[in-house]
Amino acid sequence: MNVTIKDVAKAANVSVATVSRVLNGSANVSQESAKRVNDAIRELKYSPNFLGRNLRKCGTNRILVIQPSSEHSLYAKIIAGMQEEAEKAGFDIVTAISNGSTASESRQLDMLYNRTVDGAVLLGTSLDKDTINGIAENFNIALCCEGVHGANVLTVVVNDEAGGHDATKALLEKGHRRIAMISVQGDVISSTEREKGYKRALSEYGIEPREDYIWHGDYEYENAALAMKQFMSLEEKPTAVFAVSDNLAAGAIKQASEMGIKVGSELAVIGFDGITWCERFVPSISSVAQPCAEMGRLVAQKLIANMTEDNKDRQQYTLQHKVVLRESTGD
Amino acid sequence: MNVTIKDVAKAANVSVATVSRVLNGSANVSQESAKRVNDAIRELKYSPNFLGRNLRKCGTNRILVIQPSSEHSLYAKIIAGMQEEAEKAGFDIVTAISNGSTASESRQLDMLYNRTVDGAVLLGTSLDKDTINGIAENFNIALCCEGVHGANVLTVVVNDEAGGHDATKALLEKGHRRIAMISVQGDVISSTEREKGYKRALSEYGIEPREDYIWHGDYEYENAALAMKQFMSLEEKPTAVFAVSDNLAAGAIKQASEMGIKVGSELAVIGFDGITWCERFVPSISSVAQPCAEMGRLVAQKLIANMTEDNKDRQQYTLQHKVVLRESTGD
DNA sequence: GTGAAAGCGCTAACAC
DNA sequence: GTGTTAGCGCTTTCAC
Repeated sequence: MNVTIKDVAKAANVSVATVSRVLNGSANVSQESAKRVNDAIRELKYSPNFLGRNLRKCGTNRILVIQPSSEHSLYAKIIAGMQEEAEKAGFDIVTAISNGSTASESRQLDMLYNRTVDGAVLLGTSLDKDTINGIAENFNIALCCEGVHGANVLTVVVNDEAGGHDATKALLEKGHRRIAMISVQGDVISSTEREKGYKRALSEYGIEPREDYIWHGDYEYENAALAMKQFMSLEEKPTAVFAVSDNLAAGAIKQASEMGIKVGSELAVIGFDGITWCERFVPSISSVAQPCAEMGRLVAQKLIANMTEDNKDRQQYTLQHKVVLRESTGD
Repeated sequence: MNVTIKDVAKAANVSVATVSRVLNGSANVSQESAKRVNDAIRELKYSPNFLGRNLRKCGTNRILVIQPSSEHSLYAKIIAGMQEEAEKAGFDIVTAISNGSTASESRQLDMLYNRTVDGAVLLGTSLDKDTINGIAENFNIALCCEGVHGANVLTVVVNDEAGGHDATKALLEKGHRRIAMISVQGDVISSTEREKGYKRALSEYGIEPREDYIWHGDYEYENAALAMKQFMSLEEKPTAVFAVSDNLAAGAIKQASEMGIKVGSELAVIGFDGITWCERFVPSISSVAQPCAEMGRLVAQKLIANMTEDNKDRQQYTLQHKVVLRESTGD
């Protein structure tokens, strides 16, 4: 199976240039030659070697997506959107998992430096702004899902502040006044923004945010149990919880059920992201859904455009979230 | 950022051959030259262009994994295992999503034909045995998770028959005698094997399998609800359900809860796969866990070995599953 | 220990 | 419309 363009040329009795022209759909080939070439290709089971093509073209038509985890359906949905858009432009998407480690993420980015891919999309990156800006000087990259302060690159996110606000407001409108929040530690923009929105919604209802109603942990599912234990040990227990992710919301519900608290009637819980398991969970989980497919399509489209543009689009695009109420916030 | 090996050679005042030797860790380079080269590399921020290297080496050190869906944590865990093993051998893993479509899967396999990757692992393929055997004549591929009858390629699976048997036996040992099964339609080996195991376990307890206790649908989560409705409309309702996947088990539990049936006490449910959400679900879901990481490591290791071997290993490896009982089967 | 040079498979500029 | 040829960046003989 080492048939090359030369073999095809010989079999079709034309030059390699003509074969290449047929391969690339050039108009300047006679019907006859084209037919002979195509016959030879079929007969020899020829498939062009992209190693040669890519080297010559200095490009791969391939985009790398680095995701912290592959178990998160949020990312899966975004990647599906990217794939849809990339396909139209003749690009392939390849994915790599960073496990949230900066070292691993840097290593994956080697694919950019060594020309294995033409560009990269970072989902929830752990790189800092200087690193990102440095890369962006020479390569086409984009951030999706999670922005980075001071990073001057193409970014596609939702308005996290507004999402946090709307989630909290939904709980307020259901009559809740003691609303806790499960947030995450550190300088994670999405999370701090959602927290800002939470506080803004509370203040709109004249409620002073209480520090003991805000838990700062990590993104791990297990963390939500700790948060719930703390909340439920308080004198004035919250009647509703806004979790910064659906995974954490699920963890909170799980812990509540173990404490014998009925979620939906005795306690309202709302998450963020809109992952598949929201609908599957018992009870189904209310959530602020991100427009994943749309985010994926947009970031792919803009990134691919940047590859042929001289002045790069380094805008931040903010797409519209949607509050979806399900059983976990009651009727 | 278009610095090539030539630039480095010039800067270090050596030939490109010497730079290449340093790059590839050849012994035949003097300490002095090596130092000068490494300095130049650092100074010029040189990164070798893999397009050139791969073309020359006729290889990419890259393995493609095609998965039907990226939302399935079973696959995610397997891929993580592959990544671990591949890294040791200096290989990268790239993934592509087929959405379960044969056409899409075929298109993804172009990466094999056009030399973008050196080999491929198919997770739950939808290709038939002839196609697979045809590909295997010229390329290094492996099946994982799901075998194909008559496919003579490297395969890593669990013993599905034994798994189905053990799941059913666990229910029998808990005293259940009316055990239903949610299976899938068509010629899916894993599913038909699990069904065989289910029937064997029943017969060991002198129980005749009932056709109205076996549902054949598709893999979609929603399908489990239909199955449950059917089961619960029967005169003699089952007291336990074995679902062929954890997703279906979750769907069954969800439907049960909507029917007001308490899973764990009134109805036992066990799934298959051992996905992350088993533990998170309310109630947590009993399951036949597949040794995902181990499966991934093994398939990667054997596939990489095949790339350098002349006589390919086309064995089927069967790894050990593990029954994990949780809340959904009661105490 | 080092360099010159061939060539991996392909595309595209150029000549006809 | 078609063929000839240079060259993409790299590795690896081969000669010294």
